[in-house]
Amino acid sequence: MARTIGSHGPRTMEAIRKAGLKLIYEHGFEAMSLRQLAAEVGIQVGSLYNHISTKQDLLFDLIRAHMDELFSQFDTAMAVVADKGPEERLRAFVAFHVTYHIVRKREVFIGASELRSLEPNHYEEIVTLRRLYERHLIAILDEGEKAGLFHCGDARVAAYGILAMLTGVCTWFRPHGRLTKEQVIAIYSQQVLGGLMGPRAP
Amino acid sequence: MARTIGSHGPRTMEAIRKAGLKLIYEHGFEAMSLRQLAAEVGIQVGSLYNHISTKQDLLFDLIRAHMDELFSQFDTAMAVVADKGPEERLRAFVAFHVTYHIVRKREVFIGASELRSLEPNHYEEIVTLRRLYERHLIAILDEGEKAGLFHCGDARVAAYGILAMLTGVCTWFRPHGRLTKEQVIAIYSQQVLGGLMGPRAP
Amino acid sequence: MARTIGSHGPRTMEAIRKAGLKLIYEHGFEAMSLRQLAAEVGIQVGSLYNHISTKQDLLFDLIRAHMDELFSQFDTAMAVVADKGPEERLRAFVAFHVTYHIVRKREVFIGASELRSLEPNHYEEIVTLRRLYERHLIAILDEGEKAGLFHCGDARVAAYGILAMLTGVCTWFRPHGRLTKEQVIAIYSQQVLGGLMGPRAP
Amino acid sequence: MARTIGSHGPRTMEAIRKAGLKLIYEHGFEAMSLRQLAAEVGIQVGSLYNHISTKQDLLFDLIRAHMDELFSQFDTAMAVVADKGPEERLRAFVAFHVTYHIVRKREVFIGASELRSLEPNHYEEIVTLRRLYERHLIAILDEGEKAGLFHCGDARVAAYGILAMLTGVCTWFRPHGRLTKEQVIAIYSQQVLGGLMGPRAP
DNA sequence: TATGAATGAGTGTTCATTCAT
DNA sequence: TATGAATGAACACTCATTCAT
Repeated sequence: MARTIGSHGPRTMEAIRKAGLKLIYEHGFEAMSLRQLAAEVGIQVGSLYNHISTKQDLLFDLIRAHMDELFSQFDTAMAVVADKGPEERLRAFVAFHVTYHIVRKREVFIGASELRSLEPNHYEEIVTLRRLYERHLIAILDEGEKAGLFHCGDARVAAYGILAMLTGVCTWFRPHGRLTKEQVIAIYSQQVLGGLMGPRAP
Repeated sequence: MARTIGSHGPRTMEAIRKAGLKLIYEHGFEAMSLRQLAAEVGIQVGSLYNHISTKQDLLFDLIRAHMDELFSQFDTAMAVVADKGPEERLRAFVAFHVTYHIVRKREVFIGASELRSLEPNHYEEIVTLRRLYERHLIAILDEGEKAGLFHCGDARVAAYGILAMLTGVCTWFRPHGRLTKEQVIAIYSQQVLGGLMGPRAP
Repeated sequence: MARTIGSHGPRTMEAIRKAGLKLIYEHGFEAMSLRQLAAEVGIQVGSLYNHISTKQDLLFDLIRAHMDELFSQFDTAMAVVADKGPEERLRAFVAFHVTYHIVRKREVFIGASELRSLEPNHYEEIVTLRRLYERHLIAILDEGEKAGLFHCGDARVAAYGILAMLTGVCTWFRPHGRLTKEQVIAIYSQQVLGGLMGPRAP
Repeated sequence: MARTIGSHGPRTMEAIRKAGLKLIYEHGFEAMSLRQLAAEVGIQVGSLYNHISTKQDLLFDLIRAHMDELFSQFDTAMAVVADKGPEERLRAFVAFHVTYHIVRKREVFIGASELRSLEPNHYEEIVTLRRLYERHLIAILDEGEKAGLFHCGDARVAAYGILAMLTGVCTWFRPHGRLTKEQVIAIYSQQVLGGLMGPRAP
């Protein structure tokens, strides 16, 4: 009949996004049902459709918003080192990427693992944005290479490796765990920088 | 409809496993239906149950077989360098891991991305095996660290990073692409070894 | 979204009736949704209920209004020939019925095809009115028969046949098509009158 | 679980068609739910899909089968008078059409009233067949006109009128009612033939 | 009077699974 | 061992309707 008091408007949409994030992270997009989602939000299934157009669109909306946030925070973080050299900018990149992937671990995980559930148009849009992000790292590596500072072998492959290494933290890092975020950043900075700047293998 | 000639007995089971691998890799376990699978094999849905007990068991079977194969090939590859030092054994590990992840990219991808679709018992069993595999790398790192050869910061975190970096190849490597497998191994060996053996950051 | 200018008050009700007529004619009553209707009118679904009580009542309202209009125009048209003989009155009936079914083709079509979607009470009321209308034709036939002018075989069955023939125009007549309304009336007048007044079959 | 004993194979499909015919006739295609249909047949909803591909296809299948049957019986009935003149062939047409529309009243009613629920492709196919049927009558009228026997005004419009008149019987004829089928045929034959052959109106 | 968010029952359709043949 | 027909629960989504604002 009438609406449940206190559950209205933009607050409902926010609750749907939050619950969607949680359930997709826990069960995967395909395995999450809109019944689960509605129950988590505390409304009826049909009511979801006052806020989303399809299940697919909810997924795209969440991933797209995550990409926007990623770029927004990335720009802020990199602005500080914009006029520094490649080494310092790479350090900043590592610190930013690890931090973001620890703080937004669910968004990040979904943004990678549920890509295949996006329909072609949405898929293309997100993949394009991901490539754009990768290119920022590749650009730093290229610059370092040109300056004789880094030895990448191949900037793109090196970038893929670095991104995979750093992104991995979202699968195992636990806040209040054995290591602090700063320690992880230090370890991976050393590993990445050392790998690029160290002596060449024989 | 008559049965496809030659698709009976153990050959049918093999066809099911092959088709399952393909479809799960392409659509994900949740998104793959047994109707699709039966169609791919060329039999009726009901007939699948002469060969598998449940959809879940098929998934476990595929992942479990992949783990067995991983360990089997791993043992063979590492036996050659069993009496060598940490550096050489790490090189061997990198070469093996990259190679395996290029050759068995579908098994490897499923073995990681569909873990969450496993029932608790099956999940535990596979995760245990994965930890066992990780521990081989950690042991090499530890040994190198003790020998004053590597500077890991933290062997486990370093291992996670290395594994993520190397495992990543299964998502982007294309045979006959821009780089050969050997080039990729060279690049990542340099990156991994350099990251561990290079000069400490200030 | 702001309301469409000029679509408030009684004008809104009129817009709803007009849009309802159009959509029911095009898709059928069951297939038309109130969401479609609201969109066509340019308001939100909930707002419909300031003007109609239920979807069912809207249908009844439209059909009932159509019957009222039919009778009103019928009375006017037949008043002119009230004191003429059966032949002239039958000619007037044919002309009126065809004209009305061309001009009000949507109302007429709905009034016949959506009867079954009416609730029992509403259904009875409309069917009663339809019988009343039929009886006017039957009365003319009866009178002609008694006067030795018509040979119907059975007045009621003849009336059903004539009504079906004439009503049919609403499904195929196109204004500005190959034939004018007057030509159609001439053809069917000839066919109806000839069929009743012609020589008996052997 | 297991199948209900005695309800299998082609018998189920036949039961679905029969129940579908009944329910669509009674409630209309849009208003009939597959749950109703399954209940009428005595199986579960999902089981319907072992026999039909979609609800839409069931409708098309029923209408298409009806058209086939119509043409099949039409050919048989008209073969007898193939070498007769237009008058006798028109009499045969009236007798056949009325008979068929009394005996197959449900199929005929659905075949006309649910056309609009067909998707475009299916709709075109059926409408083409209906036009083909109409053309047989038009051909008879044309021939009679050329022979100076009939005075149609316009053969196509006359045909539409005749078809509407005759088709109407499926909405009101009751077996064992006031009139026999033969009486109805006699009345409408007189009305149709008289309308075409009678003296011209002034 | 219009809106937007809610309800709960309903839609057609798909699913993994079972089992007599 | 393969088939085809069955089950019953589940799916995403739509519906007419209500009502506080």
